[in-house]
Amino acid sequence: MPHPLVPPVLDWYARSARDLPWRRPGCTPWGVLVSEVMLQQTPVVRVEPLWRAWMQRWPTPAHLADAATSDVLRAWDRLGYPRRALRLQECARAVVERHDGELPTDEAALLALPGVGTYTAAAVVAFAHGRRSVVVDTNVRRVLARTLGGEALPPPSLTRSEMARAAQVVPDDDATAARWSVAVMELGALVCTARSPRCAACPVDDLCAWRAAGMPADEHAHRRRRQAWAGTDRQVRGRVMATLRAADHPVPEALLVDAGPDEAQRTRAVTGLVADGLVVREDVVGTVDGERVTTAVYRLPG
DNA sequence: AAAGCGGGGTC
DNA sequence: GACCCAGCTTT
Repeated sequence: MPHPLVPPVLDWYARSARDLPWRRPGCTPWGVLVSEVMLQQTPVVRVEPLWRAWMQRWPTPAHLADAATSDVLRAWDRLGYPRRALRLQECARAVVERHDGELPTDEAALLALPGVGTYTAAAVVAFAHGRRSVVVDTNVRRVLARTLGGEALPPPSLTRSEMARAAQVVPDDDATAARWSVAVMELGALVCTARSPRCAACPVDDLCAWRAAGMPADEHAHRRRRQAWAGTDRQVRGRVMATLRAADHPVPEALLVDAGPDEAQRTRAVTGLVADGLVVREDVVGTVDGERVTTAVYRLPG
């Protein structure tokens, strides 16, 4: 017997699923992995066009492994969290070296790849290989917190009990399990949304514990605090990266002033980027008024 | 368990 | 202006 949520959600998905390129039959397992990495904290609408161009340019792990890292970072453009692009190229190289260029099907082997965590490994098992796994992303957490937990939103960080609850709902056979995983995620993305859920369009509104309880407010609200954006180190890092992506020559330190007015903050940002491998610093020896001086220039790696 | 890490759209 | 988005890695 499947869990009561499963049949109506599968039926809803058959009617309502978006036509996304990484869900098409011809998409390779590597294409699925690339989509999953790009979708880590980045919405579908921003990923889709970039994914198409990316897969056109680097269709296989071998292609990406051989690319210049500077090209990879430029192609990543403003998708955000550029370290993901670095990890993705490292992942491609690991697939070439460890797995003869073919993405493994084993979840533990996937988890061992750079940039692949619990969610992404499970997602590739289900969406690329059609096998049973426990896929728990922010959408699944929210749907299960509401329908089964009776709460507005899940706790701030993923708990063991959430994983256990999710595992209980996943159907036993591979094909149905894979279908369930994509379907419940889609339900969270399109209907059971964080801000204003469309319960009128929900296939399991009659089974929803949160709805039955009168849709009480979020109990964890006081513990959710996000880092602000304006004026942060992250913003300055982003601007430095934007400057270097746009430059076709190494950029002198003085030109990075555009990234922000606070010198200490700029230094922090650039130092961090160099430590992360996203930026390379070079010392250039020149002559000013007959004196030898050393100045720093910055560029993208590779 | 918590903090750091982009960037853009939406309410 | 706050919140949210198919999370991962490091401490």
